[in-house]
Amino acid sequence: MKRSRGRPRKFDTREALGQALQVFWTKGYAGTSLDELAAAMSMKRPSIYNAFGDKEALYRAALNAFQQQLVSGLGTLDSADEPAKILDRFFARALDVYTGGETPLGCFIFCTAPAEAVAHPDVRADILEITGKIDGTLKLFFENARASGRLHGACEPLVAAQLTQAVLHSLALRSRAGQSRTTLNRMARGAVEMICR
Amino acid sequence: MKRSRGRPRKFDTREALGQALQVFWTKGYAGTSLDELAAAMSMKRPSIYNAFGDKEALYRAALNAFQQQLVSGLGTLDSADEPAKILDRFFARALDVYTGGETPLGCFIFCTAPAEAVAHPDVRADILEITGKIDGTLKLFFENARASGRLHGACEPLVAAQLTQAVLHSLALRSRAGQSRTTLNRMARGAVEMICR
DNA sequence: TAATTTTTTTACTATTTCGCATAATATACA
DNA sequence: TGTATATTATGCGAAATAGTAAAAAAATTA
Repeated sequence: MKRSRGRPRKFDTREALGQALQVFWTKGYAGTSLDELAAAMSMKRPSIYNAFGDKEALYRAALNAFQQQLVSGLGTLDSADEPAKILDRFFARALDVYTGGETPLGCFIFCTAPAEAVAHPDVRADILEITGKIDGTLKLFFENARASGRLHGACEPLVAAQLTQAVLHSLALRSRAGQSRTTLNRMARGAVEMICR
Repeated sequence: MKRSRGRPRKFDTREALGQALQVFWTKGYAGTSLDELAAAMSMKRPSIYNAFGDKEALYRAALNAFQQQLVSGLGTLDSADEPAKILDRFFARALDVYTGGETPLGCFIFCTAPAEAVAHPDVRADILEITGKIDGTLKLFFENARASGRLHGACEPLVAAQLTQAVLHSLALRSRAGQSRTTLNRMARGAVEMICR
């Protein structure tokens, strides 16, 4: 990649986006001002506009970054392991993200985006797309698990997928509400038990 | 109730609170200004401060009102019916609330409060208390169902309760994201099937 | 070196927002 | 009738906020 023509940027796009994400994650979209973002990103406001567009575009870019990072972080679902083991890992990794910081922030997407979904149709569409994608991925996982005989035939893949994501949603909210990691671990464990039983 | 001394209020407290709730429900806490609230409540801002306190107190009052209204609206869980039937009703009523308006708003609590939970510890505590109360109510329901032989013994009450609330959380988010009522109905149906099987 | 391009930086405008001070109004009570 | 009380209504001022215009800076290219 050749260096472009004009004055070079003094910020790294990915890093700046990550810093913006952190602020949005803590304070929500509407609760965050551009000045706070500028401070966290070490950028002046005009540079933010130039690089990312307006506040909503920046927020949606953060949503997208988080989703990608989460998808890759949740680990592969298509190993030959027991389904219950795979789901245990899945939830454990999610909880790592949700309760990782000094104060647990829950899920950036499911805890901050819904509040904006009505006022910002594009954000609503983003949520819809992400939940659809997760449903699809999980459904495929359950179909494969059933086809390979690791899961009994009565377990309807779509329902199991939706139920699994429901647990994810609940962990997202509960961790932000401050429930302890051990409580959440137990809940995840029990849910996997019920889904795969 | 004796009429108090000074100039009478020209607003009904419950009604005004309901109108504030509607705005918060649509735009979220941080996305709502006191001027918008004042317009919706047909009150001047000083009257709001006088009657409800500051913005956060008003929001928390709305949270409480919604929770009470929801609890009473979700219907009694202690009939002698089949557990599956009772849960079907439970989710159907929740979806009535979540998708009821002209545009589906999802759950006021679970879709707007989490975004504020970090910046406003009292709101976080409110969420924690509400989810705890719902867990407790549902756990009692499953214990009773099991004790009366309407549910098989392998169904752990606490896990079933948490899983049921997880479905509630998911319906809350999904309805606000715009998933169709029939999709949500099917999901609820499948979930009840899996929990009570 | 000069021209071009892109970004940074500074500064500005218009609007929104909050909180408060003050005046006006409507009731109960003595 | 007059006083006390609680609310409504008006308006001000300071701060925050979003977005933009214009100048300055740092690089490439001719």
